[in-house]
Amino acid sequence: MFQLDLKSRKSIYEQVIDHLKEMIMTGELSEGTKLPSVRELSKTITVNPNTVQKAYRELERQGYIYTTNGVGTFVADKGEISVDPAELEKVKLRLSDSFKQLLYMGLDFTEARDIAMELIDSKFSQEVIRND
Amino acid sequence: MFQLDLKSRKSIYEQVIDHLKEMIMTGELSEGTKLPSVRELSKTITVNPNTVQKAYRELERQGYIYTTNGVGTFVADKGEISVDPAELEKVKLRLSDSFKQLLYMGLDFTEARDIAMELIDSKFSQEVIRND
DNA sequence: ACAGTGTACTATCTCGCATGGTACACTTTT
DNA sequence: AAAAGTGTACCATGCGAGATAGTACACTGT
Repeated sequence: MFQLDLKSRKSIYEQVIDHLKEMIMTGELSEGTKLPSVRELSKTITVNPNTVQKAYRELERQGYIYTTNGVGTFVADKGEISVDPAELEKVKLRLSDSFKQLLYMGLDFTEARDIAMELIDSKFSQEVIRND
Repeated sequence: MFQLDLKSRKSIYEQVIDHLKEMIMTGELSEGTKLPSVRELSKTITVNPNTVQKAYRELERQGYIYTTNGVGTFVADKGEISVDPAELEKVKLRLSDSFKQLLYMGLDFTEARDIAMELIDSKFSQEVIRND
């Protein structure tokens, strides 16, 4: 399904969240699709079921997936996704912080800005294959 | 000197590094300035001396400061700062990742791009008061 | 000599994360 | 009715990074 990076600073359950979120938003997992069960996914990526469950719980909280007891977990309607304002602020802070680090590394403003712009534009239509 | 955020995910020594790096690059701490001693800084921000030392060691490794045994630690010449290519890649990855998270939050590409651009440009001449 | 400095090392504590294991309620399939 | 598969909820344990506490040593300036 996807690959984990055990050497990453990100915890496993966060990586699972990010991967699934990406697959959902790019349409690789479309609305209504049944996700692998907690136990199944835990086997295929060889982590503990609890870790997968933690990821699923958070994804459900954010509206990316929904759960029917005894049946399974499914990809939600994208309209259900709640843009948590607090979460948005955090991401903005992280982005701002990364850019500052570019500056404080010795790059001057235009260099840093060009690098950032290129990174951003390279994401265009590469990732955003949204089927609204 | 500066304020720590104990609730941050960033470890303390990383926060110290970031703060000092910022103060150096903005010129708030100018070349040759003597930094507080390990013990002194550890007192003013109420952390362990070891933690401060860890930060200083890393800053020295990256060329932001230099040390004279028995004397103290000083802000280095900005020309000494080495742009570690591996480090640069990491920062680029983080920046790219943050932007992706904006996209996967439900924002469409132009929205996300505008937000990012604004964040970046707001850093202009606000942070970059470099005296080269 | 003395105070201040960087440096090194070890031991201990804490916390988040991941794991291992068990249990229960529910739904679908047989 | 039974079995298999599902989500969910615990709890105990282990692990590792980070932070702390404490000690010690070598160096420099006064």
